[in-house]
Amino acid sequence: MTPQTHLREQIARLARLDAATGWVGDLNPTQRAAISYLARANRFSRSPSHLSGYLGTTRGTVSQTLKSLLQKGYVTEQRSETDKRVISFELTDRGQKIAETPTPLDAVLKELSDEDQQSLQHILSRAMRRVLAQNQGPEFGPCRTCVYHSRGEAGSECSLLSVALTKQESDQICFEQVSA
Amino acid sequence: MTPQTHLREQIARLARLDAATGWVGDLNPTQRAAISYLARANRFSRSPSHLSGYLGTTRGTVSQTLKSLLQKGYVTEQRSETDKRVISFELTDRGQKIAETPTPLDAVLKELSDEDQQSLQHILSRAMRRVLAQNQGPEFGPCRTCVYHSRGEAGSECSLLSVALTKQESDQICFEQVSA
DNA sequence: TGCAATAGTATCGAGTCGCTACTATATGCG
DNA sequence: CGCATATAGTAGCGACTCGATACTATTGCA
Repeated sequence: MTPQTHLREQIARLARLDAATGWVGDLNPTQRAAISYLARANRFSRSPSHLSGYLGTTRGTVSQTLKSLLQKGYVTEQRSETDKRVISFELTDRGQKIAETPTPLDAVLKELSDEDQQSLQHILSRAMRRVLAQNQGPEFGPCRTCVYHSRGEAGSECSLLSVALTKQESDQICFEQVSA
Repeated sequence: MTPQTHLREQIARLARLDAATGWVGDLNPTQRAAISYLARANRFSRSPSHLSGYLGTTRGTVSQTLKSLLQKGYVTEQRSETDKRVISFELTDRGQKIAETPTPLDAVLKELSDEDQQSLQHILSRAMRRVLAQNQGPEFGPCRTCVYHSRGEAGSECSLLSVALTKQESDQICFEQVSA
C-alpha cells in the first residue's frame, strides 16, 4: 500500500467515525453537512445547486435532503424575486442550534496543539484546492479572500455582484469566490 | 465558527468529494472502504464484526455490504474451522484489483511535499488515536507496532495468539493490535 | 448442564445517491 | 420578436447504507 493510500484511508476513516458517532437527533451525516453549509453560506449561495456543488453530489439528491430538512423544521425556503427558478434556503433557530453543536471530532481536534491545528489547516487547504481544481468545482471560500472583494470606506463590496457586504457577510462563503 | 469546526468540515468534505468522484464500476464508497479494509487486514481480522468495528457501523449493515460484494464477485467467504460462528472474507482477484486502484485523492496527496505528507500522517494519527480512545474501539494498527509482537530468529510472532507471522503478515492490520 | 455472551443474519423504515425524465423560467441569437 | 437552448429545481426508480430490533447458531463459563 502506498503512503498516499494510507493517508486517504485515515481521512476517510476519521470522517466516517465522526459521522457515525455524531448523529444529533434525527439527522444523518448528510443532513448535518447540509445544515453546516447553510450556516456558512452567504445569501447568494443557499440554493440546492450550490449545495450540490459543495457536497459533490447531484441536484436530485440534495433536493431530497432539503425536503426532509424542511419537513423536520430545520430550514425554510424562499423563492427568489429576481430569478423565479431559484430557491434560497435558510436555517431556522432549530437548524442554527444544530450548526453550533460541536461533534466528537471537534473536541478531539481542539485538544491538538495550536501548531498541529495550523499545519493541518494549511495542508488540508492545499489538498482541497487541488481536488477542486481537478473537479473543476468552485472553492466556496469566504468573500474576504476573494479577488472580487474590495474594501471601501464604509465597508466592503463585491465587485462581481455589485453589492455592499457587511462585516459578517465578508466571512461567509460564496459559490463565486475565487481566491486572490 | 470555531477553527476546529472548520477543520472538521475540511476533513469531511475531502472524504465526501473523494467518495463522490471515486466510484469505480458498481461500487459505492462504503463498499470500496470494505474492500480496502479486507486488503489490509490479517486473516484473524476479516470478519463482519471486525469490519464493523473499523468502519464504525453495525454488524447488520456490514453484513448487507458484504452480501452485495459477495454477489458481485469481489469477495469470497469461508467459515472458520475452530469457531463455527466466525466467517472470514477474502478478496478475489477482482477485489484485489479494486483495492490497488488509486482514487483522485490519492493522486492529489501524492503531489504534496514529503514533509507535508509526513506532518499530515502524524497529526491525523494523533487525532485518530484520540477518537478511538473516546469510542473505546480498537486501533487496527499493523502487527509490527503491537505490544504482542515479538521478533524471533526465524521471523516474528504474535505472543497473544501464539502464531508465527510472515514478514508480509507483520505489515497487515489486526483487531487485537495495541500500540507499543 | 445450563445460561449468558458472541457471531452473524433477516427485516423494517428513513434516507442517500446516481440516473433519467420532466416542468418552469431565463437568456441568447437570428 | 420568437424560438432554441441553457439553467434551476423536482419526481420517480433501483441499489444501497444505516440504526434498530429480533432472531438463530455456536461457544464458553460457572
